[in-house]
Amino acid sequence: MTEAVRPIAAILFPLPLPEAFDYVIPEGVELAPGDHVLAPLGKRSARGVVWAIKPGDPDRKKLKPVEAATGGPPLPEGTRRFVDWLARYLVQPPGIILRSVLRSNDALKPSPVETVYRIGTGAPDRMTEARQRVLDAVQALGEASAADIAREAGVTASVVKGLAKSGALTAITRDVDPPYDRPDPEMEGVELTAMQAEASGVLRRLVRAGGFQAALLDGVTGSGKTEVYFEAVAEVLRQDKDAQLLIMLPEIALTEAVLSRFKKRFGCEPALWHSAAGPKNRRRAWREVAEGRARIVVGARSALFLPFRSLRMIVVDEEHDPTYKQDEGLAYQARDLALVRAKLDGAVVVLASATPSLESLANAQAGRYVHVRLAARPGTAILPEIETIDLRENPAEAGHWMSPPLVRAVAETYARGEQSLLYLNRRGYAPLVLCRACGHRMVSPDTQSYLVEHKYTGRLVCHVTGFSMPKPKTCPACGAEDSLTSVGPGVERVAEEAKRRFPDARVEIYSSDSQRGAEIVAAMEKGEIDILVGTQIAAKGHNFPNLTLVGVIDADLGLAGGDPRAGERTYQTLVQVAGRAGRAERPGRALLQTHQPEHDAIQALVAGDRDAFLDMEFAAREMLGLPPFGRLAAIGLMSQDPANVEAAANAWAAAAPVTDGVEIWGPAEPPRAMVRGWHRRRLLVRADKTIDISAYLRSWASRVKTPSSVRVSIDVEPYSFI
DNA sequence: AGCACGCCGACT
DNA sequence: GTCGGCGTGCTC
Repeated sequence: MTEAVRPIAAILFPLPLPEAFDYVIPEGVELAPGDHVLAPLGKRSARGVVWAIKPGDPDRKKLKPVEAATGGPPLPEGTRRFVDWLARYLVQPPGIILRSVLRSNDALKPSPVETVYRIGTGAPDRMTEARQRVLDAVQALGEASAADIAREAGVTASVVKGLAKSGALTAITRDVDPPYDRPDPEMEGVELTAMQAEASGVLRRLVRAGGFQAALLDGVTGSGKTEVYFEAVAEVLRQDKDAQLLIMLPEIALTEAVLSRFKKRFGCEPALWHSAAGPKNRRRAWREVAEGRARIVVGARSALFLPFRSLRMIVVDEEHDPTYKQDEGLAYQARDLALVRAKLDGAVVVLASATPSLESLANAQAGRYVHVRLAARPGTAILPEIETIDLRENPAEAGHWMSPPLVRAVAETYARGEQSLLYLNRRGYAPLVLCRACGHRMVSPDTQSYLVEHKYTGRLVCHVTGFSMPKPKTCPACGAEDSLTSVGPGVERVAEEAKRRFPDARVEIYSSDSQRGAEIVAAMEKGEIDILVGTQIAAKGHNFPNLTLVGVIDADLGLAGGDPRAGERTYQTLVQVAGRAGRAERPGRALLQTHQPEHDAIQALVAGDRDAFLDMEFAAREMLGLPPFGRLAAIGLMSQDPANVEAAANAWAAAAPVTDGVEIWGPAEPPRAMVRGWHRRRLLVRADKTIDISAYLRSWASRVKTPSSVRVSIDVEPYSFI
């Protein structure tokens, strides 16, 4: 009699291994994909997830057997496909993605139980004062643990136990992780205006159509976006009694305010998922989601990795928010991944924002998303009051960058005790250094791009390749001494001017070179800075309530190249200032210094004409082949040893596959080239839309051998790329 | 990620 | 002589 060949399980471990490993399934063990197991790995035993079941193979006798099934809710198929898809897209080992999914360590163990007491049917054999206080306490508390009751009554727990024994109290054992209440779609909502009703009607029709659908809910602050998507949520709940929904919010927006609105509309609390939630809450949420009992999750970007069983809708609120982009560790853009997840699970996606990202607007315009617009409430401004300062009529003095009208505006703002932001998308001190004697321009040896002077470090730096050199005493072309002059402003130089003009004001620089970004943001929020001179990073989703003036030093920059996202950021900065102006008593004001106030993009900004402005932005990006018309990826390298990063960066550059439609930029010194002893280099990849940039990166990575002293990080679709 | 192996430096 | 530093490689 031949011995039956046991089937094989491919096990994926939450470790940086290249693939799932095969094990034989021992006699008497039944396994299915998604099950959690313990399996031997080298000398130890590791937790893993069954990824596939394969027929037994008599030739593979040496396979180790699976140790045990560990139980717990299995990982649903959609979640597993999401892991596989992401691993390919993000160019990571699948186990690294799995690790993000298995975030709640003890979610797989059965829920711990606790014993609680409530008033029982029996009567105590004897009544004492202590016993009476306990009964009163239980009366007040409802169900509570012995410890809580004892504390409330001012007695010890033994009194409680004694009452339970006599039947005056009943002990109940319950899970510490109870299921969430079922949301009720029929609770009374807020009365919708005609426009809101129409918008929610569009979304409800999408829900009824079923399957993957995407919509951009584009409505200004105060237009009632939340109420509108709540109705779509309600429709999903009505349609499918098992449906699960995810409402994503930027971490900082996960507040009591949102929850109370939710509670009002659906009569219960949602499952909450965010970084501040303790291990107990995480365990509860993870398990309830995996079991399919949690119907609605309200969470931050990492909620995307929860093991939903039947996900039917994802709402990405404030979809433009830059914090959806995670760049530490596993780098991903949660808004984009929401689309992927929804597609894999056949769910509806609703992206909501008052200031949608260019990417989403492009998708809406291309017809990939249904564009649902909610017009402004009368009197609501998207943009602050914007005026231009014509630099031809009001030039700044020689060697200065603030025109007289801007200086006056800053002075007035400062005098009122309010904050100003001088916005200039140029790091360093001066973007160009040239020789007064012969006109020679200092350029980078590789790219011939201008070297940027950094006065703080005393060096000339190429922002493209990372090349840097000390500023020379003599002109390398004609040999003239002390003839090299700094031309044009960077943030360092504008800050220098601001300090000179306002010696008593507190002036700070905020650019990606800033080592203490968080401190600067905190100081700005607390009003400890009067004038902030910043690059685009200053516009990155911060809320500065006392900021009432934005001076754009060079509004023409965004028009004439440089950072291709400059225009978008100028726009977002302005919108942000205005976002507060509507609410606070202090109206926001923006002044654009420009040489061409008649330019269409400037005119569009001044007129608050978003669509006209965006059309121009799209045209510029299309020309450069940048997102959303092309793809980008960044390869980051870092090491404690500067020579090692340098060598590794060169090895990567040399190994880059040459392909039509793909360009490699760098290696360059990224902003903050040295962080806490780690030296960093960066390579950028720009590819045409038709190129599978992940596949390109995979083949590239397979050609390079990076020493273990150098860490490599790959960021597909990085947010910042200058 | 662990865990072992291996090859050089200062200690009982 | 060996204890231990961490660089390199492997785990079905």
